[in-house]
Amino acid sequence: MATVSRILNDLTGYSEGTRQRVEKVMKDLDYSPNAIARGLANKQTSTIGVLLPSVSSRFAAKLLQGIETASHSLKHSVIVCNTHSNGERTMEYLQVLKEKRIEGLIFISEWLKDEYVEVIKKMGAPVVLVSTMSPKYRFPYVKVDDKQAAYDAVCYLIKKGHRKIGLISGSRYDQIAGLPRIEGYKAALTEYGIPVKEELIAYGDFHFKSGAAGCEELFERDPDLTAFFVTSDEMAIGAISCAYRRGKRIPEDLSIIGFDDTEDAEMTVPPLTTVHQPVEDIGKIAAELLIHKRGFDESVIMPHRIVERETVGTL
Amino acid sequence: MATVSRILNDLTGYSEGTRQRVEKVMKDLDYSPNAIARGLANKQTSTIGVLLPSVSSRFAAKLLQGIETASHSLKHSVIVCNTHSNGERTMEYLQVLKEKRIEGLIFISEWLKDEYVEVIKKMGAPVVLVSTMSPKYRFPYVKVDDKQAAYDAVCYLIKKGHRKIGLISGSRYDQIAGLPRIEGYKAALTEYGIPVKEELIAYGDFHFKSGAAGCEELFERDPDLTAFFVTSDEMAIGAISCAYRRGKRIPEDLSIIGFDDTEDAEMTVPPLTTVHQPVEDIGKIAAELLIHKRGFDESVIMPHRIVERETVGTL
DNA sequence: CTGAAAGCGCTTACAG
DNA sequence: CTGAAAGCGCTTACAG
Repeated sequence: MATVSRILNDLTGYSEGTRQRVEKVMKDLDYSPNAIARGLANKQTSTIGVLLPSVSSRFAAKLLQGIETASHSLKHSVIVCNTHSNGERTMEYLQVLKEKRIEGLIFISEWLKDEYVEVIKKMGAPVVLVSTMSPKYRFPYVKVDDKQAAYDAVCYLIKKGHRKIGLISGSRYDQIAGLPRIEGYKAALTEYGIPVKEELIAYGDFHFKSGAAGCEELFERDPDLTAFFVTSDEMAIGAISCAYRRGKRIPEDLSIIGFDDTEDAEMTVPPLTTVHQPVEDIGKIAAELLIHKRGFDESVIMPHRIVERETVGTL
Repeated sequence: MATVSRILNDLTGYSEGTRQRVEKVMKDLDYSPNAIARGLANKQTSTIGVLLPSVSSRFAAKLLQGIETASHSLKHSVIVCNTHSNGERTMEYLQVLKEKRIEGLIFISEWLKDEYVEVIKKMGAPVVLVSTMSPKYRFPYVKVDDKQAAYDAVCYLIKKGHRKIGLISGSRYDQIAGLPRIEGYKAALTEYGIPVKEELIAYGDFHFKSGAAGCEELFERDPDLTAFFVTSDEMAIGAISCAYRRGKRIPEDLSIIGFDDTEDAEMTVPPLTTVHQPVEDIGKIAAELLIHKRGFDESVIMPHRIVERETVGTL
């Protein structure tokens, strides 16, 4: 029994002869190790949990792809939990993951509530935050510098000669992907001596429809806008649709720069200029951090860059 | 011990008094049941596995969303496995899932190879095929009628007055989403007495670039084409981009009908007319079938329908 | 190098 | 209604 276990786990302490004999018998009996029993005995499950608000956006799907690929290389399985941004569901999932004794948790894009942290701490598993962070709890995170990225995007527009720049943003109450990008937008305008006008900011939810609505809204308020910074590609696509309906040509009449650089960005007409986030790598690195348990304060700020395609014109 | 177990599992056989006492102690000790131990004892893991070629397409992500949501309602967790359409990886995953004693397997969009089935049978867990099927192995499947759906799409085009209809298809060697849709296309043309020309068929891989390339290819071969049936939304978006580069207006100069009706379809300019598959429901139903283990031959053909938006014009 | 023993934390008959 | 016992299939000291 013990010897077989050693052989199975590639340890030392057995002769070549018995190894062969054991392996033959395993073949003959079509033996398959039971990971559950092993898990109970040595308290390892080789599985991690991923909590995300929605799996169906391209951004989330790409993140998951990176996480899953890296985890698999490191011999871990991943359980996905689609919280729908719902606190109760999140708590349920956390409970299940705790009972299933996962060895690590990746928490994506949401605000980390106190009640979550309570369970997480009891769970005892390490956590990595992705595309979010918590000022209160010092869990390691992997994300881009949202404020800087937004700042860069708007500077890019300004350098192309734009002065009347609208912002289509996520919620201003979103401390992570909302507020910081708004701040970056304002900082860039201020830097160039352009007055910040609150009425040139529209608030959406990062999805298509709200992008189109935001665009309508801003044009109602100021038909002379020449450029938009839109804080997600999906909303940017909404803005493109809106521009098209209004008969505005892109980039001749209106310039648009997005955020994320998911596959959507290459698929628009014309192709979308946008701020690139290395989404798949973010997922990979988060999984590696988690599984290697490098401990606290191992946060990593991922590099962003502007990918120039065809939606921004020079004024 | 046994009584506590009964209480935890909501069985009968204990007095109200002891129940309260036990629950109080559980609170005080901050007790958390160990699902691994339970799994070992009663041979249940309450988790299923999902094998899919890629998680990052909108189609796959939506499917996964449906699967995950239904599974969660039925108290099951889902482990995702991203095979990258790679046979070796698939075998690895199958092995891991077997060792982890999953209670069911959802196999998506790929051809079911003999070697997979060998492991699956040993695994002993039920299987449901999604967006695929196997003529050789009678596993239950959930999908639309691909041939009929393609037939309907092309008939729609014909009824709008089109006669010169190109096809941008998946691989002709793809027995599931490739060939049947090609057959549907041919059947519709034949039905209306339109000669089938092989040179009006381009072969892609369901993704954006191959859609654009297919469009270029077909226009080289016949500049007079007035309509395309494109067997995925993503390829249809590629065709839209190609048309735009060639200065063709949609739908005035060129009509396009896609396939899938993922969220992409609403986001194009102009919005894409396409064949709708109830993707999320397909995922939900597959999970429900699997978890309820309704046994063999419980396959379900999901309804498709044409969603009219703005990319098809009348001739 | 090899195997007997205890233990991982539960559940399921079984006896009381 | 309650609890002792065996067992789920492994791993980890420990003794030989």
